[in-house]
Amino acid sequence: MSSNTTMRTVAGRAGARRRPGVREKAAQATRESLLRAAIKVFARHGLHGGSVEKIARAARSYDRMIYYYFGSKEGLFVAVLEEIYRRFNEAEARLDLDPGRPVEALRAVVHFALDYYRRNPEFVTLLNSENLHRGKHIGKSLRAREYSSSAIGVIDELLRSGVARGEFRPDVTARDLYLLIAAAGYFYQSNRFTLSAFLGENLEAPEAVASWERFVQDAVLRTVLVAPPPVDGAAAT
Amino acid sequence: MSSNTTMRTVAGRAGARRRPGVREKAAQATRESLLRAAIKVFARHGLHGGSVEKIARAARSYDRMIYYYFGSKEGLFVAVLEEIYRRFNEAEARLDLDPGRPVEALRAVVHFALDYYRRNPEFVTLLNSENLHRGKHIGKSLRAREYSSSAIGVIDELLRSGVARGEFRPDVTARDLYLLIAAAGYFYQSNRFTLSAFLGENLEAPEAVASWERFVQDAVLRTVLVAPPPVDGAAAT
Amino acid sequence: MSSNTTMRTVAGRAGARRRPGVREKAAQATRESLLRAAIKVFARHGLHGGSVEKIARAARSYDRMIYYYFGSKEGLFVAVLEEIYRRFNEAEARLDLDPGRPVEALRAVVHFALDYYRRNPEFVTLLNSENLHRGKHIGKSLRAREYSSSAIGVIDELLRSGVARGEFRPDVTARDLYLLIAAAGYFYQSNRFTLSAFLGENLEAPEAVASWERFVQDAVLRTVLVAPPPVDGAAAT
Amino acid sequence: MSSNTTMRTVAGRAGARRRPGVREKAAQATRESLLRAAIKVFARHGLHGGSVEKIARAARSYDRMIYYYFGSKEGLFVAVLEEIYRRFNEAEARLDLDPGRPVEALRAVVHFALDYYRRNPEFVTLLNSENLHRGKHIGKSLRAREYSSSAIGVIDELLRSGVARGEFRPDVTARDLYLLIAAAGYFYQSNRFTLSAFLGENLEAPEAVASWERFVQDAVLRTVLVAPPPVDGAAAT
DNA sequence: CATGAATGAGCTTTCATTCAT
DNA sequence: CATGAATGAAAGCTCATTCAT
Repeated sequence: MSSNTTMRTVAGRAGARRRPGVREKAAQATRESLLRAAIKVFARHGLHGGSVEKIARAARSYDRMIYYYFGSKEGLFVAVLEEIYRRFNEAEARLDLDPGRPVEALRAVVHFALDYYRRNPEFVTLLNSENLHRGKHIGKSLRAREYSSSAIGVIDELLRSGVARGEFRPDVTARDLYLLIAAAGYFYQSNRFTLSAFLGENLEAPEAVASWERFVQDAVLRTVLVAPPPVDGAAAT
Repeated sequence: MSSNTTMRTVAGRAGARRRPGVREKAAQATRESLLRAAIKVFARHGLHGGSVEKIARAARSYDRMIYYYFGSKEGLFVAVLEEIYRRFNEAEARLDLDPGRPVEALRAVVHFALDYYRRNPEFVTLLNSENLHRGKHIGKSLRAREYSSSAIGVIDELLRSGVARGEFRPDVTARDLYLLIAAAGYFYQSNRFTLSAFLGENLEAPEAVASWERFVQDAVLRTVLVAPPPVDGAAAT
Repeated sequence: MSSNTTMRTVAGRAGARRRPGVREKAAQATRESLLRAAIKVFARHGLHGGSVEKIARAARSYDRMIYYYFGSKEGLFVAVLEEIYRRFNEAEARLDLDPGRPVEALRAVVHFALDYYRRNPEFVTLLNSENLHRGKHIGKSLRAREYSSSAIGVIDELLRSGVARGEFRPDVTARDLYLLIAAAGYFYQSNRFTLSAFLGENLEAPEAVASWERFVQDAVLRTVLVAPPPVDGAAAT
Repeated sequence: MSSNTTMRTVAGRAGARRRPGVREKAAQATRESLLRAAIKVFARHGLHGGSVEKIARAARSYDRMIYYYFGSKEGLFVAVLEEIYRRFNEAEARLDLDPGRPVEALRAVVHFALDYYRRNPEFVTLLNSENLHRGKHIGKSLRAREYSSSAIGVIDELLRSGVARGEFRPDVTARDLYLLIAAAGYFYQSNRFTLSAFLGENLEAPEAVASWERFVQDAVLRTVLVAPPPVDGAAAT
């Protein structure tokens, strides 16, 4: 991103109170369709593999517009990361948990995580791309760091509630539990192709997905419960 | 990989009784240094980002030699995957566990996995590249699929031993436990850059690494133990 | 020609009422000079031997522009074929024959054919290249096939006229006669180098050219005339 | 062809009286299979398009052998030209004509020419390649020029015979007639792909081939006969 | 705002050829 | 005699980016 490149946000002056005109709406649309196309293309082909031309064509626009709105290919990638983090945060924020029933709430968190990764595979591949680049784009984005997951806070609340009720162990941190859940969901999704070859079974089959979710829920609960359920029938409940 | 490209293996006539001559040794060396360089370059820049010229230069050889020995860039990538799987398998095979002490053995398995991913970051990024490409290169490699992890077998043995002793639950499969361990280690390593930005802490710090390993070991054990240790001091044992 | 390559025709929106601006004229010029250069280079070196860089340099442009305007080297070659067919058709269309004097008209057709091949050697070598490739580019071009020679129609008209006058035999088809004339002109031009070595004489010498034309005219006429001229002096008339 | 390259003929010392040993026979075989492969590959892909590797592979030999036996790619191409001229000459020499029946003999010559080109398409494409290169390889070959067609001499004999019998016109030269016949056969074969697209009919169909041969025979005869047959039924006889 | 044209560096791959046993 | 290894130039093509309306 050369520093002498002009980069527009759609609204011109940010925070202006004027209502958007027709042209601005069209511009908004162009910008958004480029962003949406970029998410798809970068997700499928990576940062290097996704060319600006591919993206522009997928958005039915022109290469030039990418430079107009995002300054550079890298700028576009940063915007893509911000957008997927924003979406993830938004989805997390919609999670409505009952701290009064911490066990059920934890199961719901696990379900949410696994489900989100599975339904949003681009989230996973885009983060992989960013990690391949050692987080250098995220580092540049002020906005992205704002999106620090609310989930850890939520889990923390659940853990405290469970501890208060004498059901959960006090020696488990929300951070660790969050990482374990994220790992279980992310890895399963991200590595499904090599794992499928490796294990000789299709991890995308619905039963495989459901079975994995149950296992992760149980593992998470056993990790935090003071008194895990006895063996008989316990695993599936 | 076009089918009309000649691709050499180094040895010429296989199984010939002649001792390798000077040139054959040099050829071995060329091939191996290309492969080693490819592992590094592909791991750092991905399949698209890693150019054949970069690889050739890193190996102090020539682009042409990549085509001579591996047929194409893709052929080289397949060879790279085969090699890292081979290495992983070899390392796994060196794991010497005592099935008579299943708890300690499981801790060792967790330690091995986390440690291997941490010390071999190229393994992780290369698999990510392959998954970005939906496993299409692994699919082409007969050899790679032979390397189905022996670890699952090992874990299965440990689980049976633990169950026989009445210590482990019978309702946990080796496959699920293997995936959980792999996920915990892989995700932590693979996503350390975005996670560090996200969590605001450096996951590569030795204490962080050690703490994560302990947590994973405990989570794994609590998942399988019939009677998990009581809360006091349990986490650290 | 990969289908996901964007290929521009120069005019942008076709049929727009705007007058072409400066840049559009320059673009026209770029495209045309590339095409002209390609005709020369492909004609001299063949499809394989004529490199895109040679062409770009000859046109004082850049390789990239060939892909911009023609999509690929093959696309450029198709455009070249279309262009030379177009030119040939145009020249044929300028032939102004008097069906009332079929003998003279046939002589004129022979003259035209032999003359055209001789003055446009690139037409001949380019068609040879295309035939080496088994007509696969012509097959792709809708436009090229439209240029089905008007000459056959013209010859047909002459033949009918001659037959009506009782001068020409009715058992000669325009197609066969056309092929004979084309063959005589094409072969003489196309194979002049090997023939010269073979015959030990220079076929490009003006007298050789003139003598050949006279012979072909006579042969053609004797093929169609009911009553060929008697021997004395016949050859030269 | 660099002048400091050693180039072997198979027999070692030329004209040696020794009988060929086992090794020499093997060498002979290698050389011949390279030559045969080169004829095929050059014929199909042209001089530029036919790579030494393709040829070596087609001959189940190695690139290096081409340099060993022929000095260079160009040297191989010269050898190819010599070989196809030799074959053509040999075939011509087998033509056994009866000068006492000049009309039938001329028909036989036409049949031979058209048939040879049709059955030996590589002869045609190779000569086209050589003409694309302006005859520069033929010029280098002493041997090739020895093969000056015997056909012209044969035709000359037939013409004289016909003239002596009062059947043929005395004002037609063997050279011109030879060129006309060659042109008719060569052009039909060489340009069959573009002509097929152009005429919208398949020139390789047996009836098309037969019909063309009859037409050429008739045209040739009418060109030389003092009194061509009358129209009725004449064309097909 | 949008768009066609231009640019030069870099990509993967193939080429003819030579070296060393 | 035959063959595996090496080499550097050049091929076709794609890239991110900038220019000029």
